[in-house]
Amino acid sequence: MSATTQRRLKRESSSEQVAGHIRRLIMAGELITGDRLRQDEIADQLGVSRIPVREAIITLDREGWVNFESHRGAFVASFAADDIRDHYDLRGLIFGLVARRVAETATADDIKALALLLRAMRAATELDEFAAVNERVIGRLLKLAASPRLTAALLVTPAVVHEGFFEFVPTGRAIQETGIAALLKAVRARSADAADAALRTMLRRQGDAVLAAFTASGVVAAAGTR
Amino acid sequence: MSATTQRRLKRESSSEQVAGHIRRLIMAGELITGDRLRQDEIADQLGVSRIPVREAIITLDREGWVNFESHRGAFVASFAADDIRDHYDLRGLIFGLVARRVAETATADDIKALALLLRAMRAATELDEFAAVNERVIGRLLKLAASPRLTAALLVTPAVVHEGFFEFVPTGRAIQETGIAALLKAVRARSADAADAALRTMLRRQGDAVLAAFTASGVVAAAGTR
DNA sequence: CCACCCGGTATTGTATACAATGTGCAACGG
DNA sequence: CCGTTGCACATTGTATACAATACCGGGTGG
Repeated sequence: MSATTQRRLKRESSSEQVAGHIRRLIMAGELITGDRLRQDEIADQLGVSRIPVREAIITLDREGWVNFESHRGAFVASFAADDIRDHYDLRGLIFGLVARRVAETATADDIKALALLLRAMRAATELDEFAAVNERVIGRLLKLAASPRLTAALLVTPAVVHEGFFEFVPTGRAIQETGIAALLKAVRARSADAADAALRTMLRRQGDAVLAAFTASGVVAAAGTR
Repeated sequence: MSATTQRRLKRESSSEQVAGHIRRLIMAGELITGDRLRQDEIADQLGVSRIPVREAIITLDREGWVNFESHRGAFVASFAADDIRDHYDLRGLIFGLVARRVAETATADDIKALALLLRAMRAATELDEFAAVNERVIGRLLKLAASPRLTAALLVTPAVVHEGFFEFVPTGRAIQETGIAALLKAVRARSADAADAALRTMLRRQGDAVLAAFTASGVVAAAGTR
């Protein structure tokens, strides 16, 4: 945990700041699908050179936020309803796998720790506090059940909304709490299937909620049928 | 298809060449888990500056090949048996989802095209030819059923073995052929569950085969129980 | 009138140079 | 003798400068 704290305290590099900046622009709807990211422009606006901008763009490309084509530039990716659904379906699959393993391998102490964290989630008064506890829950699950590689896969496909998720998605907190509660119940019953289903539905519901929030804010054009 | 061809012909940038070089080093066992990648050293060896090396490292970090820590350097990630299993489990989940959708939405023409491709796979005499057809199959499936975002997720978590997969994994071709055949059968029967299962098992078997190949070549230390 | 070619210009890709950070060792004090 | 502090070095992070490539307009020939 101290390592986590240190990492958090370490001020992020220019590249990471730039990446965060662009993510926020996309989330806010100031950059929309197909828009081009000019390296010079971004560098000037943020007062850095093009190197960190390029590195941020590479990161965002790998994360799926933009498409980076050689010698042509970076264009913000599609954020249609289908994309968001796919994104959360995918996260649901991965977290479902993690949940399955947790149900199979968690010790009594692990379960006790999860229960404590769930209580902390429910007790949180501020959304920031809630988000922090939530991260600890996620971290715990990954530590219990995921290899570094699987963890990396989840980090590579991060929540569409990073910071301020629970501010942005009003029903997000409730969905998360009931999802984790269902997971805990399933783990206690040692039911891998139920644990899998619990997190899959949780992510599915989060996806719907995010989609609703984006639609409301105008980032996503309208409901699109698959 | 012409777009794909063009992309393929476009000679890759220095960054991409460096990334490929490092991937090969890791696959070949010349770089093992925990080894540090010094930017200067790699740049000198390949006769490029550190900029493309850095960009390659960022890519590899996002892909899970290395862990890149700020101001500390990049270290090659863990490639224990568990990691490889996780990697293929994950790909199995994603491809299973794709298969499910293909079974639900494919037209008669799509099915016919898949059948033709399967015949071409079986008819291929050279492994290179087989690999090319295989890529067309994958591309077709993704085009039928996956949003750009899901496709990106699959490209971000590429097969552990890129080029020369079928040379490296002796049983790979047979696994792939029977897997695609099973998929085709499931799609014809319009069974999403069977399609899902077909690709999940295919990837599971590929994972086992890759693990065996790596173990044989000494890249993976030994069988590790979870 | 349309298709093609060909420079000029804008933008990206990479090399070089410098700044900032982390690491290891040695000297010092307890 | 052990822990700590501070400096020198190695390495990474970023800025600047230059090279390579793609886009866009006019011009030319058919």
